[in-house]
Amino acid sequence: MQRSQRIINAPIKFSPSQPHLYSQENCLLRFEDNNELLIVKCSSINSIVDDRGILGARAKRRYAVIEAKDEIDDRQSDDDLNDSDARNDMPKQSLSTVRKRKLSASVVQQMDENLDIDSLSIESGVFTKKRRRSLENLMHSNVSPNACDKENQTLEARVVYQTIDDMNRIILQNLEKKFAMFSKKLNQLIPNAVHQHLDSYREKDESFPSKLMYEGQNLLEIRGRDIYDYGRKILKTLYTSQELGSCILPPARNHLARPALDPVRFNIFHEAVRIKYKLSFLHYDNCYTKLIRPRMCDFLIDERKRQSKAAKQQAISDREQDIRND
DNA sequence: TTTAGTTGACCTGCCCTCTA
DNA sequence: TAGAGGGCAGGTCAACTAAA
Repeated sequence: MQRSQRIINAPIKFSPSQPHLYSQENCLLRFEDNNELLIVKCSSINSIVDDRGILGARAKRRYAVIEAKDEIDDRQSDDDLNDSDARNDMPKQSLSTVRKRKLSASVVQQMDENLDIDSLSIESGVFTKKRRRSLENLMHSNVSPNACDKENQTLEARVVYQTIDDMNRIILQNLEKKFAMFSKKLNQLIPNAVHQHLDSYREKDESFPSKLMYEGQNLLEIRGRDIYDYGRKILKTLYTSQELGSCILPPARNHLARPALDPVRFNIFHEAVRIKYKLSFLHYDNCYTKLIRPRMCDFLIDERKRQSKAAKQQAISDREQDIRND
């Protein structure tokens, strides 16, 4: 079959100097597949038939009903927003020109559940002021002299106001959540960064011995990349791997199944760390509790995991050896 | 030089117990 | 009874190493 040559339309390239090439209209869409509500530029819609728009292509194609459409001049500066209402521009197409569809309270509820915060945030900066003013225009325009229509418009505008407020609330909640997480992270980082130098746990003019002997070894000569690494190495020096794999940090507690590490040797651990990093006797307890203990606790737990893993692997290899011998 | 596997340290969330 | 503190399991990440 011979086909006629395909007509290829050159793509229209966007240029900031030619903003008129693209529509500045915004649409409130409700997706048919999941009732999701979304505000997009009309230029983002592939095609519009009556009050329905098609977005995406092929497998990702989605159909949406255009709930509302209005014109926002994004080039307008924020200063203009403060101008009197007398200078308000009229939207090209009012709400009444699109299919009348009352947004019920349940729709607003759905907004809470389905709203895509990222897509909203794209325009969040101008969203409230501009749209609110645009909607004010709708309410005060003479597009529909009919009282009933006017009432419907007012109702729709109220619902949209409510929707916008809900959107803002959701965005704020999301930001607050993010900020709380950030604060938590910061609180974790600050002690690490500040106390890495350990200066706050030191006192001037406090002298420290140059040796701390344990079974003929000067513990102060052991090197670690930081206080935690040094602490782990000291524990490995003072205790056997079996002790490290079966005990918890002192003090022992009745409700805990595992016994605590030998407290006498643990005092040597304290002294080694304190002297090595020249920590004040007065502040050491605080330093140990806040910084060192959590790391050493994790170290013991991980040591337990490692030993358990090694035991399992040993058992497997033993079994394989037995099978080979048989 | 790149890649895959290993290892140790750390993070997170859950559960349990204690205490004010 | 709520909050704090601790143990623990599961997961992630980065550093290291050996093989291709």
